Amino acid sequence: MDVRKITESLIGSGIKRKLEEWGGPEEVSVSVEIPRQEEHGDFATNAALQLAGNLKRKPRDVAAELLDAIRREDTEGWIRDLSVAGPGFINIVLSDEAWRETLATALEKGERFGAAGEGEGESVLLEFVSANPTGPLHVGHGRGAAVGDALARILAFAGFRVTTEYYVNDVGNQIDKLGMSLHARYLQLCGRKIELPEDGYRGEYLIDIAREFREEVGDRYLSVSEKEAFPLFRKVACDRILDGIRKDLEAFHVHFDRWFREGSLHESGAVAEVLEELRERGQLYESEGAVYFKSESHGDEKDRVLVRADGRTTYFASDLAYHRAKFRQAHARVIDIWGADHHGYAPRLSAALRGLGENDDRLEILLVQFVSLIRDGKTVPMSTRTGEFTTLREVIDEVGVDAARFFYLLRSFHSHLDFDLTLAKTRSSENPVYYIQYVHARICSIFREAVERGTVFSTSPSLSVLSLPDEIQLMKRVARFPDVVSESARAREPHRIPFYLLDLSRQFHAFYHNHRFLGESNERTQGRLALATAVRNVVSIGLSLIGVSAPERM
RNA sequence: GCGCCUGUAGCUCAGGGGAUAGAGCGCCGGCCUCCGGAGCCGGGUGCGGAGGUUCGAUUCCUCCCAGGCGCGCCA
Repeated sequence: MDVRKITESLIGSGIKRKLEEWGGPEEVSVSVEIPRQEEHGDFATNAALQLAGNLKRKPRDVAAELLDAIRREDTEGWIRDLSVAGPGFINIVLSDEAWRETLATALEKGERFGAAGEGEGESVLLEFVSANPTGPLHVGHGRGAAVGDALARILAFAGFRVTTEYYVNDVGNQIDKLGMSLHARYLQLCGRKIELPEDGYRGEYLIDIAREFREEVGDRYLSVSEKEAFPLFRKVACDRILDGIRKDLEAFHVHFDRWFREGSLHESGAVAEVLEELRERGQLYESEGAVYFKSESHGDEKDRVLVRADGRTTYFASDLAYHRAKFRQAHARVIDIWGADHHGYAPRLSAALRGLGENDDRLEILLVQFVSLIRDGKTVPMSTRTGEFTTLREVIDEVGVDAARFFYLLRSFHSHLDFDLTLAKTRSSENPVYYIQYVHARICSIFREAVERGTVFSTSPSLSVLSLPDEIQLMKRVARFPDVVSESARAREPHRIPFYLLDLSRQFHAFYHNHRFLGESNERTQGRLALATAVRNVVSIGLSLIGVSAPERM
């Protein structure tokens, strides 16, 4: 039982019937939406407004006839009331029985309620975070992690086959610099008076790694030539930082199916291969010793270097090989989540894929905007110059995983985020994450109390006792959940889930205050407990979709 | 200069071609013999500006203004 589908189908067949009679257009685009104003019904359609122009008739007249047609389609009696309103909307009020049926469906489906088949088993490769292993994850990466992980969960729940991947940039200039920086730190600890390389990594974490490494190997590499020491230090730095990143993500309850190393593309010859293919396709040319890709002819601003004058390939070349590899796997969609600072990179990647003869429509790039930390009403300073970022770990330690993940998702990722640390760590009513979790804990508490009172739970409670407006109202919120999941998945917008949960929670808390679950007649208690079960399920599912726990006690 | 994102209530933000634009925070008042007060109820001045498309624009288009982020043979 899906109220939306039923409503859409009734309207659809009503329109079809009338169109046969009127001889109107074959295709019309009509919307069925939930009106903002409750008095405008459970659903409303603009069908008559859309058709009126074509038919050269008054919208309200069309609506009146359409209304009759829809009513005739409703042989099951799902519709309680139909009316023409405003300029020609048709407002639809469903019967209480329709909502009770939805509740029954929610109970029946349990943990799978809302798992619509939206994705139809389509395979999606979702890459996110992919921060360079040159330092610990900071608050910005945290947002990418929260968004990416939630999206993975939502897409999977909506029926997509999702694989998550972290792309590790373990080669290139930045990693070289990292290796040199660690080497310098090591020598400093050995008592050498040497400076960090220019543009080296100055963070404390490298000193820690150097110290740890020196404890293991002593001064063994003190007199080894830089050239010899370099590959080792590069690897040590990269491995240990990556290990820290893994642990941070684990602590943040973010899981990756695969960790894909950029280095493997060089080792396997994939980079050379993709260059060769572009050459064969006539997409390359040389200039001033460097090899360029003709990306401008595919819509990029200008042509881009793939092989430098010194013979080394660029990051772009690796990334091309990487995306070519992703495209060759049988994924219908390839989704990349990037920090907004990389947005200028998107056109050239798409251009390159087109240059390789791929359909770049399969590639979706989601750009997550920046994060500012706010503490006590003031922006927490972050310095790019000194590399002094607040780390993700610090945020987790300060506010906890649940609050951190929730706050990251409480804004559309298209917008800049002001992350209010003070509010996030408030363990009280002002904090929205507890407001939602409290619903879950409260319902669990009701059941504990019910057991305490010796309540015998009915396996198939009669729902017909639920007829109060507040009861129907709460059912309506529950019924909306599958729609929210579908929309969230389709739009790739995880934030819709927490917003929905807040709305549901408000309804529940208000209901709780106005009515009692226990102590009513046995029949009513059983019905109310069924309703509570459905709410608890939806809260539990919704929270799990954004990676937040649903505690039984708080 | 060019490109991407964003301008909605005091603050932080949802929403979105339609009928009276919402929430949280903050502020001011109420509510605990009763399933958990981490709760409930009440109180509101707002779509940056100018044009355009439309029966209808806060939503779409153009321009302008403001903020953020980019524009490397870095990644």
